Amino acid sequence: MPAGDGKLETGKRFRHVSLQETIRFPCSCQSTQCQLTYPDYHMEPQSSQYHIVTGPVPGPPDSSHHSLISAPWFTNEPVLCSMMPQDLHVPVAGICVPQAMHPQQFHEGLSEFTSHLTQPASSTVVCNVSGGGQVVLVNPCEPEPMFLTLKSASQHRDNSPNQEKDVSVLGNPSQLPQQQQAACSLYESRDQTANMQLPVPRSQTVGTLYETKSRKPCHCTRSLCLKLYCECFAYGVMCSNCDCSNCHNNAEHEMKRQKAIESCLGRNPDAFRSKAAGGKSGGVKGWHNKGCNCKRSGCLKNYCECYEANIKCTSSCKCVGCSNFLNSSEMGVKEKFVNGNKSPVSVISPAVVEAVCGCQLARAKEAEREAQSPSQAEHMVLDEFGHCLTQIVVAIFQNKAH
DNA sequence: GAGTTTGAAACT
DNA sequence: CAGTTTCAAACTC
Repeated sequence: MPAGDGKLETGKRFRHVSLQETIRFPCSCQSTQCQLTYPDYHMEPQSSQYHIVTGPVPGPPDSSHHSLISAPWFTNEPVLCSMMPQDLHVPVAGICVPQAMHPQQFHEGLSEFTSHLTQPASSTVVCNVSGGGQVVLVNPCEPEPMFLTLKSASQHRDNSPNQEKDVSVLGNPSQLPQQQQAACSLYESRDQTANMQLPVPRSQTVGTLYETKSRKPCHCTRSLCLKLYCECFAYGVMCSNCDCSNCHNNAEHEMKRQKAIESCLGRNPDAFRSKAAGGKSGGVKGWHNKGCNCKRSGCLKNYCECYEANIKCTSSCKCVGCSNFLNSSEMGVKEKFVNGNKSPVSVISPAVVEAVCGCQLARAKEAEREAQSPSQAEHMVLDEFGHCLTQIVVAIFQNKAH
């Protein structure tokens, strides 16, 4: 939604919750409940888990709401999405709810929501309640949500000893005025050494990235930091406090940088998207969009992108001698199944459900991106579901065979 | 810290 | 698309 049109971009709130607090939401299948992750989000090494809650969020008293529902498969009902800590860079665009809600209603709803959470509410819900950079900070310990500008929110965060310092922003930062973007420390990484510059606007297709991952300084010497060899560049950020030489990944060489970005996107339109979906929540933690090609590391060293992202290798990988497939807990599940103590359904672990839902969501977003008709989008999602189901069935039979 | 190994990215 | 080269991070000593 364009900023500054006087309407609110509402409907997104999130908080940190513990690993065990995965909240389920009604999936499109209607008959079951699914957990959902967002495969396009980026990794943040953190132990907690985020949930995005789409639903009515009160704006300032003088504001109005309007619908941002951008795809027919999204629901107006509040949706709790299990979201991996690694996954935050930008929320699902356009999930929003049209009607306004009285602040008291909101607070009651929030209380109900937080009452289901076991973790003490030291964390903060951050809502982008307008495209113009206004946010609401909601600490369930506090009686009222606090409406702030991004800048003041940042100050509030910094001054609040009880709050985590890793507040992130919901809402598309590229929609904010440039000054606010520059001034907004909410966009900064937890790792203060990492500068989280704004990505190239979506029109230049890097824009879905909004990296919050801690990032080490790069040491590039020959790539000018303008190739994907450079981690900073690959993350969509400019180099800062790096040990690179002859760096062109900075504002000084913005033209070259843009050309390099275009070049990368020309080779691979998804070059700046996260390769990993899912997260470090235990068990199977996600999947690598492309898969690794390791040959000698057994996928058990950080050379392996899957291993490094703390995710398991999948059929997408072309690795040789892979040992990065089952951990002990999943072995336990497998053994129970093989021993006949559990039904085959037990292999459909929460992680698998997460992965399936993630795939479906990815397809939905793809359909949205391609401006497909609702029926076509539905078809694509169902098609993906069928594909996932096939893989699950194959896995079940493979387990039986062992 | 220097040298080696590794696999992704880039190139042909 | 496959093979090769380049590159920088991960790793070892």
